Amino acid sequence: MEQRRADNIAEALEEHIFSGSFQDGDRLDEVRLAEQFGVSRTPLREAFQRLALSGLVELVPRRGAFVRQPGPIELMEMFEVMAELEAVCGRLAAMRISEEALDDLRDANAKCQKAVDARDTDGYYTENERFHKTIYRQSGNRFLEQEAAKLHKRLKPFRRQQLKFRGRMAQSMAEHEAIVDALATGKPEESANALRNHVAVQGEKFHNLMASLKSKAE
Amino acid sequence: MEQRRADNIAEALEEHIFSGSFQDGDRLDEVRLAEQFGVSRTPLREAFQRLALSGLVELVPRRGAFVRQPGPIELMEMFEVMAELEAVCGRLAAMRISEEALDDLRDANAKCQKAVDARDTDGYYTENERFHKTIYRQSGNRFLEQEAAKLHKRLKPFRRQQLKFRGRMAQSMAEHEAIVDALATGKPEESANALRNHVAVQGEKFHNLMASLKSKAE
DNA sequence: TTCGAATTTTTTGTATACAAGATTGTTGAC
DNA sequence: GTCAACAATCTTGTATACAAAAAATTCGAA
Repeated sequence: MEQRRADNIAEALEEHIFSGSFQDGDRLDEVRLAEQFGVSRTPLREAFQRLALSGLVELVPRRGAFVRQPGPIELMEMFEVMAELEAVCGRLAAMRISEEALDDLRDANAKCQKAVDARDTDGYYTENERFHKTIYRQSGNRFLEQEAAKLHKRLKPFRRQQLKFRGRMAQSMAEHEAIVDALATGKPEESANALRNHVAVQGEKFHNLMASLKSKAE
Repeated sequence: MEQRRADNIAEALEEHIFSGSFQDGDRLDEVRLAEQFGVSRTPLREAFQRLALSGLVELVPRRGAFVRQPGPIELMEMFEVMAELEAVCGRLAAMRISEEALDDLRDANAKCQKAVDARDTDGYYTENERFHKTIYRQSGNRFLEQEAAKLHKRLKPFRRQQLKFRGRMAQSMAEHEAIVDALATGKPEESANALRNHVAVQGEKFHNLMASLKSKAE
């Protein structure tokens, strides 16, 4: 990990936090990280400021930067907001979506199905992402699209975990079909509800996962 | 404007951008600003990183920092998202709100009314903010609360402008009453719709304002 | 004059230096 | 042995220095 530019450092640190290399509460040592990245403290500190605003890191004055991993409650809250944002995207998209975008959604779904058959979790995830981002875009509201994509990215590592739940991929597929139907027939409320439930169930699955981990720990 | 700490610099710059001291596209001169703030370039550049992430400033590599004022379209989009976020807060709050918080809302409304009678725009705005933030809080979702507050703050300068529309304060008051009623009787969808329309109308008023400014310019 | 290449001047990005606050370790009193 | 006060060490926050890129300017040719 040598000689990276300041622009990339924030991203690299973000990766590390997402991947779980850093635990919640860990202090990010400026000099140690500067050595690892092969840069001085200056660009590192600039990266910290960015991470602080997106909530991945807490900057305590005169104390340093500490990583902030969201706890179970915060994660549930984030999934709830994600569900609502997707619902809004769906409601708006139902009125504004193009035929071309509908074809994109069907294509993504077909490739998702293939991935399910091949037990290809990574492939499924890639196409699933394309599916959702297409809907964000078709809301016709660029600001909404960006906010949705931002939260989607933030939740990525946690959604990925719960995709491994037994039968979840197949169920998710069926929900995708229903979503496309609602969008294709231009039904705003139906689209919104289908998307809200689709995402909310991820939050619930995650809740179950948490509960099972907790009971194992006891 | 001398001897400020790095923590405050971002906030100070934000104020300047919000207040319109900086035009869209203006370059933020590091040395000039450093002089004005009485600090070196280092803390200033750290502030830029923060502003960049919240979208107030665009950081072009090797070129500098440029202020990004949202245009009419982006503003409409932001108002649309704000309306939806408030609607969600209302829907959740209708199920979770406490008696104490309902009293807070009624109190804020009463003070709002006084401000309307006294033609006190600033006073109205202060209580109006308390009203809305109480609802965010009562959604019971801290993450949602923070996101709503963030966007609320961002839209503050633009909402303020359109509050001066003839009769808008009185109309807004009536809407507030309806919102409290819906929340007090625990009706989620009614609360959501009342809040969505309340905020959406602000977006429309803003649209009118833009249109009138444009026609004057031509 | 006008255009363009070369040179000078700015300006950014990063490293280093240094002062002030925070942390840790040590010593001594009880 | 415990605790507190002091000292030494480490860390952060900021200023300054310097290299490299971008912008401005100069100068010469058509």
